[in-house]
Amino acid sequence: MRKRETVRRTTAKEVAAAAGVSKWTVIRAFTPGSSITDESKRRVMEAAAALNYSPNLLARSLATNSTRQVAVFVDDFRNPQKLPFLETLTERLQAAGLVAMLININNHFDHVHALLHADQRQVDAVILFGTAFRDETLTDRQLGNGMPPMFVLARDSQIDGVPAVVCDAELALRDIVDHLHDRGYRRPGFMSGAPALSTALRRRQHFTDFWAGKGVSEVELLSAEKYSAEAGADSVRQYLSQSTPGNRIDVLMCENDILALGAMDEIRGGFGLRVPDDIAIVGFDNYELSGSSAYSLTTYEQPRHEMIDAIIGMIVGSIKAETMTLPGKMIVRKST
Amino acid sequence: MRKRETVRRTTAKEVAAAAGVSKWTVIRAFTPGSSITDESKRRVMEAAAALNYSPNLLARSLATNSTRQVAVFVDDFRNPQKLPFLETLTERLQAAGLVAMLININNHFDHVHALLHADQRQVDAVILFGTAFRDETLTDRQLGNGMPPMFVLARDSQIDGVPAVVCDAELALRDIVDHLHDRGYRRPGFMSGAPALSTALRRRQHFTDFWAGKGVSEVELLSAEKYSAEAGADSVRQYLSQSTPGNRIDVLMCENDILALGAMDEIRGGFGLRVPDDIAIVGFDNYELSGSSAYSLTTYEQPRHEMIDAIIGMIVGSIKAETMTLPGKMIVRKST
DNA sequence: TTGTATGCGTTATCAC
DNA sequence: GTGATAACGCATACAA
Repeated sequence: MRKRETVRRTTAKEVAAAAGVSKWTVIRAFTPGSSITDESKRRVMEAAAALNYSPNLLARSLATNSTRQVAVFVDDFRNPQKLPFLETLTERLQAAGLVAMLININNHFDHVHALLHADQRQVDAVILFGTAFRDETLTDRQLGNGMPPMFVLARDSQIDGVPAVVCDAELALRDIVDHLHDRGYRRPGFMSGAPALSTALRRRQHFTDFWAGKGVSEVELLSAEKYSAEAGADSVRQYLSQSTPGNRIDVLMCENDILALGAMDEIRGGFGLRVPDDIAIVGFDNYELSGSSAYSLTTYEQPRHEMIDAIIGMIVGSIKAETMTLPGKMIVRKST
Repeated sequence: MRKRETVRRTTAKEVAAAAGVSKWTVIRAFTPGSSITDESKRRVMEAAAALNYSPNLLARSLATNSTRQVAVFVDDFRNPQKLPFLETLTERLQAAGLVAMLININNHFDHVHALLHADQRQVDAVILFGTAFRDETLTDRQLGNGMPPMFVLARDSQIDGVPAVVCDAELALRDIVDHLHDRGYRRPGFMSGAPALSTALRRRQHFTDFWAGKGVSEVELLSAEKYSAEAGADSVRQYLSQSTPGNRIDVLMCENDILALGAMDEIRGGFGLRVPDDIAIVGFDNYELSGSSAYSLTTYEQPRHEMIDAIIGMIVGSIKAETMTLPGKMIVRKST
């Protein structure tokens, strides 16, 4: 690793010498609300500008015991939904004077290593963005003492005392089922992705429950194993090829948009069926492509901004740090 | 902002007391390659484990003047291509013992602010990932002295002395045009997105040049203004509705996959034309969806891993820091 | 091999 | 309002 710089950054001490004051006065000039005369401040700022000085945040962090850095753990970069979340997250963090350390959780750098590393870096908080983490591998001491506070974004928390901010799945599925029922659909199907995810299981459960509440007890279950357009297409192909036109589902809800897009392609291209006339489709997450005229997919949008504002509020302490469930909104398009 | 911790982290000093050595011996135990007896090291490590000690990277950074943090500037989160790049980038950085600070460049936090901030944070390097930055706004002193070394990823560098790592556009377009010519296409069209991007202009220029080299001097130019499926669809719709079937293009190259997917949808769904029989399509970047059976889009893949390895090599100093142009590879599918 | 002194650049706290 | 002292936790250089 190369040395960071050939030329040293100017320090408060040097500015002090140039301005003819002590270095503490320089610090005061750069500390909002501290007691200093306008004249002193002016002279300091002049010297600082001339010497191109700016405070060293590293040294500040060491002294204040606050880095204003937040570690963001991500383990699935295949979900396009991550991108708009990262955009909003970084934007709002920066607006709050914080900065995101993006940590890739993978086989070589798992949650435990990442958490230990984040702790060594003295981050102010850790956001588990869509990643699962059970604390079995960490001792109580490791989790409790000195560890940065953790928050879970867009997924359930599996650890006591670790708050999560999630989209209200019950409300979402109720809205969706209501909408489908209003449209006259009565033979629903549900395509799930990874079966191990609790958020996934919850969506499916609510879907079947709400249909049951409307007197529809049979929900066809399709399974796509993983979240990709290909998997969605495969899953629906398998279903359609072993079902007869007479008793097919009339609407298919997919666990997320990428499955829905793949399924829609296959239904139209592979089987020559019409959407929504033969089979209606609903997704979840509202990807950018879902709104294009070719798909026009009815879907559900998570309250991204609200979720992120909430989690940042917990981090900075402006709102209470406890699990929150926020309502999203339906996006009705032509696929239903 | 809440105080970071209620319980202080244990320090080298405390471990030293517990192990019955001086704190410098503790440091040595945690410094690979330093001279220390096995016995001392064992005792230190034992005490460290008991007290749950790990070195404070913040203090280390202040002392060594190296944070092992790299700022990654991103300004366009709408391009799905960013996600796999971020995945590989974070993975490889972490493998090199570095960590990524993700900086969102937007109206409120522009390049100048971000660079100043990164400098204050003492990052070891700055990666401009797909963002444009001209140095007109910074004085020479600001850019030269003490600033962290900058590198441009997946875009041209517009600053002298700032190396860029890019996909070889000339080679790519040559391969593409060769392929299309081999397939028998002779009436090519090119759809561009944002006209201001130099990478964009370059692709178009090479495309027309290579066709000219094959005796095809006319290339139909479509313009999509921005990079979205919708824009791609709009652009091709406008073209098709004001052209007659007789003298239409027989192949359309789009500047990236998202344009191509939108265009393909419109060509098939909106006009009932067949791909590739009526019009063939080529994209660029190989998005995940492009490989699905519904699209099967011929495209070109940037050498992501090689590009990222190169830029990290420059950062850690294992390879010379100078602009590199790396060859990608064609992905031929059914759309041509 | 080990201990000591000093420095990294800032903030917190006190005396003036 | 300003200057001085101590502290943050670790690394470097030197002496033992």
